[in-house]
Amino acid sequence: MSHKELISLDILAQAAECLKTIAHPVRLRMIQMLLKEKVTVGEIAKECEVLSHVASEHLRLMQHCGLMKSQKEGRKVYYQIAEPHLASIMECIEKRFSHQENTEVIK
Amino acid sequence: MSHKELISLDILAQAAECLKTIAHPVRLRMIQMLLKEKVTVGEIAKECEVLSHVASEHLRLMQHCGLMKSQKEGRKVYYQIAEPHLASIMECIEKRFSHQENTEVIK
DNA sequence: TTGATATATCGAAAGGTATCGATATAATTG
DNA sequence: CAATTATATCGATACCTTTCGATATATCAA
Repeated sequence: MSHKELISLDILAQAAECLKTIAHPVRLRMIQMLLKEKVTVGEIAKECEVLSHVASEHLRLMQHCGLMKSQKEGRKVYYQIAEPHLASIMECIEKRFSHQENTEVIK
Repeated sequence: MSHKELISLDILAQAAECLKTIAHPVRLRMIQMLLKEKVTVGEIAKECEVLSHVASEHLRLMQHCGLMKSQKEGRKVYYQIAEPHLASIMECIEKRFSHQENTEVIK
């Protein structure tokens, strides 16, 4: 088999890091929200049904690997998407999964 | 913020499972190979620079969550992609990462 | 049948991730 | 200033994943 077009394992390791980071139900929902608008930690927490300190930790993780950026306004912190490619990945996920709400789990 | 278009957390949990499964450098390379052609465990192992019993385990994981299927021929086992959406996800990853071979890690 | 090859499974060790309560900091309000 | 609100950090626990060596099974070849 030809070697040519395969991405190097180093680069794939970076990609895997990012994928691992988004591979969490709450973080996926955060991404979905943030693709639409800039939102505060509190709003995100409420929408994702977690405590705000838990939301804060998820957001920190995603910021750490370059997916998000934040911006402080008073005592609120707004997060927004920093990695534009997240939009197309999210589209893939929506295409694959959103048509089958309430279907049995794949496992 | 409007609730309407957000995917349910249940569905996102399924999506997260699949993403977690592909979020590994070796498994990403396997997917890249298998998107081009049907290949044996041995060939995959060699190309991914792992022992074949390790390759076998990665492939089992991916098969388990519906991403792959396998087909025995003599003592060889051919694997192939079972989830067509993998192609478009891989395209997203390639778009994001393959232009920057040999750049510093994002971490 | 014996030995070699291809793949798969198991169990242990090491490391990573998720979650939670407690606590901390910083901004705002009264 | 004291109390409240918004966010972040820390440390512990539980759980999950990765990796590896050992072993198993199945097929083929001599």
